[in-house]
Formats: sequence, C-alpha cells, structure tokens
Amino acid sequence: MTEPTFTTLVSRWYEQNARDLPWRTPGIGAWPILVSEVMLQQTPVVRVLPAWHAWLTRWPDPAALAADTPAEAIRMWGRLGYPRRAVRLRECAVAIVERHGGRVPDQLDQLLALPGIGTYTARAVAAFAYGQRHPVVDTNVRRVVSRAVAGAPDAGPATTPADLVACAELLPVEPAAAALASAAFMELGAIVCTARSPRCPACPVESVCAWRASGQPAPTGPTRKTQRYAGTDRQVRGLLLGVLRDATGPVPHQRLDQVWHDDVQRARALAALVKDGMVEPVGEEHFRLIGDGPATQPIPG
DNA sequence: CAAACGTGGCG
DNA sequence: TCGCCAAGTTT
Repeated sequence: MTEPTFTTLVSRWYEQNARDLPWRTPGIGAWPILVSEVMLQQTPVVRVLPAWHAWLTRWPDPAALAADTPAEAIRMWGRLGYPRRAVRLRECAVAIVERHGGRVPDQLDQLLALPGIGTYTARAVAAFAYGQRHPVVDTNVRRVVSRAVAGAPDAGPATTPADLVACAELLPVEPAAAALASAAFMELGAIVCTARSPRCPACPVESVCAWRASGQPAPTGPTRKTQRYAGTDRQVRGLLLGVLRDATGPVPHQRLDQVWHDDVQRARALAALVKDGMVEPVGEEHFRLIGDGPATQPIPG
C-alpha cells in the first residue's frame, strides 16, 4: 500500500519528462519492443531509431524476418555494431515461429530460451510489452540505484542476482506501475543520472539521494580497463564485413585481402566470421554474407 | 567469470 | 587527441 517515495518520485518525473520514443507507443506490440531492446544493447538511442523503423517496415512480424536471409538481416543492421545481434535476432524470429506460432512469448523462461535474449532483454519484453511485474535491470538502473539508494558512485560491472532483488523491492505492487517504474529508472539513468556528468539539479530524487547526501564521492578502486579497438581482430572483422555488406553476392578473396595488411590476422578474422555464422565461402575463391544468394553454387555447364 | 564482440560521438 | 561510454549476451 505504501510505495517507496523514491519510486514514486521517479515515476512521476518520468510521466512528465520521458522521451517520445517510438517503441514506447501504447499498444505497439511485443515484436517492435523486442527488436528495439536488442538494437539498444550497447547502442545509443539516436543510432537505433532509423534502423528500428527500417526493420519494422520490412519485417513487421517475426515470420517475415524468419523468411528472409541472414545476409539481409546483416545488411539492414547497417552500422549499429555487434552485427551478430542481427543474425541472432533473425534466429530468434525463427524460434518464435517454430516454438510459439509466430507470437513473441510472454513467459520469462520462454523469452530467455530465445537466441540473443538474456536476463535484461527477457525482462524488458515481459514488463514493457506484456505489463508483467519483473525487475528490469540494465546499466542505467544499476547506476541509479547504486547512487541514490546505496550511496555508491557507480554500480558493479555486471548485473547480479542481488541487483535483481534490490530492484524488485523498489517496484510497486501493481504490475503496470511496476513496468512504468522500471522504464522510469532507466530513463533517469539515461538522461539525468548519467555516468559521467550527472545533472543532479534536474533530478527528482536529489533530496533523497544517498550519493548526493554523502557529498558525491568519486569512484575509488581500479577503473575498469577499456578495451582497445584499433588493431584488434574486432576491427578487422568489421572491415571485412563492411566489404561483404556493401557487395551483392560473392566477393573474391583478393578484394578482402585489401582491407588488412596482416595475412594471419585477416585470415583469423575471416574464419571467425564464418564460424560465427555471418559469412560463408563460395567455391574456392569467394566469400559472401551467409545466405546471400542461392544456397548452392550453380554448376557451370 | 573474464574476455570477446562494433561503432561513433562526446568531454 | 583519445579514453570513456551507449537499454548486454555468449562462451
């Protein structure tokens, strides 16, 4: 009967300040929400917006995506990054068709069993698309709760079961209100309680924020070392995939050879793309996005 | 569980 | 300029 003040304040703030994002349209459906959640994994909203519109226009339901090729999914992914998400999202659509008759399932365990759907995304779909009362915990929520409730400058590197419990305790009893609260925590973390320059004067819970109350101490301990990109296999994979994505059909390996000087590393990156189900060899001399054309090479003569 | 996995913009 | 960061998942 008594919702936590903190949750109420953030929820009210959200109702007045939420961004008008298309996947928040009432009644939008579980599929558009699922697609948005996968695209938003590690990817800024502004970059997702155009890709999301394009995907939903072309593939308005799981069956449509399932019937198309992985190659087209990868192409439509554009430069969102982590292109395996595109392949997995298509595999997810296939699984939804095969296991659930083309309807995005509403049970947490069924969602979790789908390719590319983890703890966060499964709960996000269950809560935002189906209005269920589950804690939805992403990096924003963990930061908000760490600061405001625990008084710590930042959250741990990954979501723990304890995080889920802590967030569950903040949720209103009523499912719809709980889903709104989760969206509100995320939104607060995204536009006010940001990682680097929190806008505390604009925060609805500044007066009850434990971190603020303790003088906003800076994070202590070892800063997590950021991963290099330049010169890594990751960069080489990106370069190779860029060529294949912009081509139609098989690309001669000589063309791929031009994207990176180191033969060993380039071969390793290409092999990894094949192993990951994004690229396939065609004959002895060519490669293409997986499924990009006839399944088998036409036999000459 | 640490590491791999893309990409681009901002302070 | 360059490190940090963006609605994580998989192995």
